[in-house]
Amino acid sequence: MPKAFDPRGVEERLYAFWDERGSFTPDPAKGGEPYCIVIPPPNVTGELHHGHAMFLTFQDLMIRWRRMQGYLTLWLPGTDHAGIATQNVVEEELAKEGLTRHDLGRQRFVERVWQWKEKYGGIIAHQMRRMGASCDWTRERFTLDEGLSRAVRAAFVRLYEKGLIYRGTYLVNWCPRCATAISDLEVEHEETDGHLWYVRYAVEGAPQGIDVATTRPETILGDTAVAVNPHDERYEHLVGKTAVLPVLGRRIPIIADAAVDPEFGTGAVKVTPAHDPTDYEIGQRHSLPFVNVMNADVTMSADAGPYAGLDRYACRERLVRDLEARGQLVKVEPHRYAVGRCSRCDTVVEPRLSDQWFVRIQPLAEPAIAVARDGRIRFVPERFTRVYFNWMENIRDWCISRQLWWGHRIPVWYCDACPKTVVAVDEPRQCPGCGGPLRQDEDVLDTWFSSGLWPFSTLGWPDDTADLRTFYPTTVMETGYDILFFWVARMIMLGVECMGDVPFRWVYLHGLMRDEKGEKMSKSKGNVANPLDVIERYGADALRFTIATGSSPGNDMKLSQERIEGSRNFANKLWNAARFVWLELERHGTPSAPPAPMALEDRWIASRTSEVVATATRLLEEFQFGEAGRVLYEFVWSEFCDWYIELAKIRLRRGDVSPLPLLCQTLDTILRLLHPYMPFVTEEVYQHLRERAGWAPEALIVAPWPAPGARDEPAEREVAAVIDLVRALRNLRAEHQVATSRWLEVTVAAGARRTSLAALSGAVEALARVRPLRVVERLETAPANAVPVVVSGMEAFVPLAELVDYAAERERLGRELAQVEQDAERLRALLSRDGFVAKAPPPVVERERARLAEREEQVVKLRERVAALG
RNA sequence: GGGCGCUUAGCUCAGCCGGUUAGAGCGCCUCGCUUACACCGAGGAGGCCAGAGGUUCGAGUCCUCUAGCGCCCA
Repeated sequence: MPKAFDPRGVEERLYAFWDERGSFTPDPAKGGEPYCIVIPPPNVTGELHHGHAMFLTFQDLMIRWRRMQGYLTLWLPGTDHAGIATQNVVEEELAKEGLTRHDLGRQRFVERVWQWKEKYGGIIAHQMRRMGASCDWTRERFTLDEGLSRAVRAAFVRLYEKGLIYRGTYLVNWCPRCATAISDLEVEHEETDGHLWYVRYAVEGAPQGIDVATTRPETILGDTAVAVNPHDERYEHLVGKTAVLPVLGRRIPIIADAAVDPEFGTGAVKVTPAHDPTDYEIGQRHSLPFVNVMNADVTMSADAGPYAGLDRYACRERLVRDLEARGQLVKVEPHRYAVGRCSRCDTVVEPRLSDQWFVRIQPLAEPAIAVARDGRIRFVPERFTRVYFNWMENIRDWCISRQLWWGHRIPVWYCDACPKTVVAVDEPRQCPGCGGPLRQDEDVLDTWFSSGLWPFSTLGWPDDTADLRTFYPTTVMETGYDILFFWVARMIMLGVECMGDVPFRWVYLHGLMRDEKGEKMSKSKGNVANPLDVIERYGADALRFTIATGSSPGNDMKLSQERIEGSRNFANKLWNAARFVWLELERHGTPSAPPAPMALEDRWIASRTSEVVATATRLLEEFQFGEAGRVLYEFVWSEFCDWYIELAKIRLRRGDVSPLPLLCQTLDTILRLLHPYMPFVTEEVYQHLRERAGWAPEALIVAPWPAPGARDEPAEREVAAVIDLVRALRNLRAEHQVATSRWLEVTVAAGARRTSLAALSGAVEALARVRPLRVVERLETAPANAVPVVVSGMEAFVPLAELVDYAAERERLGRELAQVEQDAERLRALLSRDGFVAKAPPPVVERERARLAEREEQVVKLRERVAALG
């Protein structure tokens, strides 16, 4: 084994090793309870970034851990066609060639997007492999695969036939740049500085007219009423009269509607049912005409009269000028208001009346709320349950049609010869009514419609497949909280509807990945890093460990280089601990079983290992990946490396091979525990040692997860005391600047610890550079000219006569004494406080009593020492 | 307007059901190239847990309010 772990080359070799031996594919013959995660399919828009690295880390962690636990484990990979987003990136690419999608036509454009998909789908799969993702590539899916497309059509037909999908002319969010409708969720609201224009409308029979305020004057052209609040006395006399639209001269009624806020502007508003959601509802309530004054490209339509053909903002300017010229512009005020922008391209969205397909959401939302309420689906962290309810309870119908070319074509055909509409899974040849030719709906479905079916469409639905029967409901949905509504909620609704059961039992939501400055990573900010760069420099294990231990559930994380370096160092530490064992095995051969009785330090590490196995397993079960990882880090570095290996060396150096069994056994357990976090370095180490150490499983990836053994509390206590003694002696040495090269003679009055200290006297000698160490039960008189050290029920005397400043020593012990006395005092107060002994749980009281006894003993000893000094 | 989160060491963050003297990494200070590791070892300094009330035998942890920052929904 080389002196340092170099992940380059190693990782790809190991990934191929696992892949080739079929470790990623569940084998039903082996049995085991199913455990399934379907991947949140990355968009094929481009390469993966660190946000993807985050979910790959957590999912692979769960999968590897459960696989080792013996579950029938499936992690199903795949990618998402990401309609608008992918269409946009390909259009941008075409633009570089001076082309638009219309130049190519639908068919050739779609072919072009498929090429893009092939390219990026491949890059993504490669990136996932480099991350170590142990997903089952034999089951890889893409949302536009034939099977998944059929699932989309089947779901559509099913919902349509149940009356849960309908088509109609409604006001939708329209992105003029993407030239498509988008759902409410795809609109981002942003506070913007704008203006409030006050415009005077003439009123027949009321010479003063009526003033209305608007943030979008161009929509005046589509007004079909003026409305006031029914309780607004200022305007009571005008209700029922007729106003005259400026410029166009259209006669429109003045109506009263409760939706009008009397506080806003003048209290009178213009009503444009075809261009504003609130006005739309007012329009319906009052049966107003809907006048659409804009085209799809947000130029003004023929209904805009003299403004026809102008862009919406050009029209706004021109109209305002014209109003001013006619004296109908009363005033303009600065005004902050929320403007909706397309989440994909940032263009200001226009509410637009158009023919679209919708999902009637209420009947789907109710059961989806129920499954979260009765605990059939549980969220981690739990607080997201409320967020989920809050959204689900206020949900509105979902616009699912998109005027795009890239996506699932809506499975609806219209007859040219008769009014017949055919909704079918398989393409009909001719009109079943009249036999005439059919024409398929031009639109495609919202990407999230197909994503919503992902947990079962990937398993074979609508067919009744073995996978579907085995793995549905899946076990955990692991994804970012930012797509709770977009995706998680829709999977739940569609899963419950189509499958009659929840799509997953747990929803684990991780936070968002931010850059070192804490900013959200986004392409437009240019702060998206490619995980491969980090992997090249530090290894995939370092990236994974950093992500896993640097975050906590549901909270955002910053990825810092220092932390990645730290993780890289940890991988190297593990490597070198293993290298030590490897060298010793080379020297001494494969160990047999540990000798009985076991050495104290062996009992200690075995017990510590048991505790760590139990704790780490429990934390993983609670989705506390970060905590579990930190526990393992601490154990490996501070207990196994710093102490156990150092203790083992002492016996090994005098030719005693008895530590080898525990060295191997503990390392084996560590490798298994750490494998879900750092699959590469652990497997590489495992393979190096497997033969020499006599380990049975041929690969760590399939080695069983460790079960905790028994605790040995006396061993833990005794060794902890010896460690404290060594630390105290080292500390003394450092304080007195005694060179490491100088050996100290030390006498310890160890009391009850005499036996265990004697058993480890060689260790104390080596680790604290003591020669010789005399261990006695107690001393009648303290040795002269020696510095006393009081620790863990023991008194050590270090002859440092020529170095010692007795006054300083007295002061040091005095400070220590004061500290311990204060502590004892605190404990006495605690124990005598009303209610503590009565109300605190007995083990807690017991612990505090023991602690006090220990402090009191120490006080006695320290007093003696202070007295002895002078 | 409604809801949520955050505020803990110089920096970045952990701290699960309330239970010692609040932890880690990085950084800082002192030593040390000892045959696993300088991607290292030994020792050390460093905190009014945002503020104010409350519940409790006991609060960084639970409740209320306040302030600052951030996010989601309308």
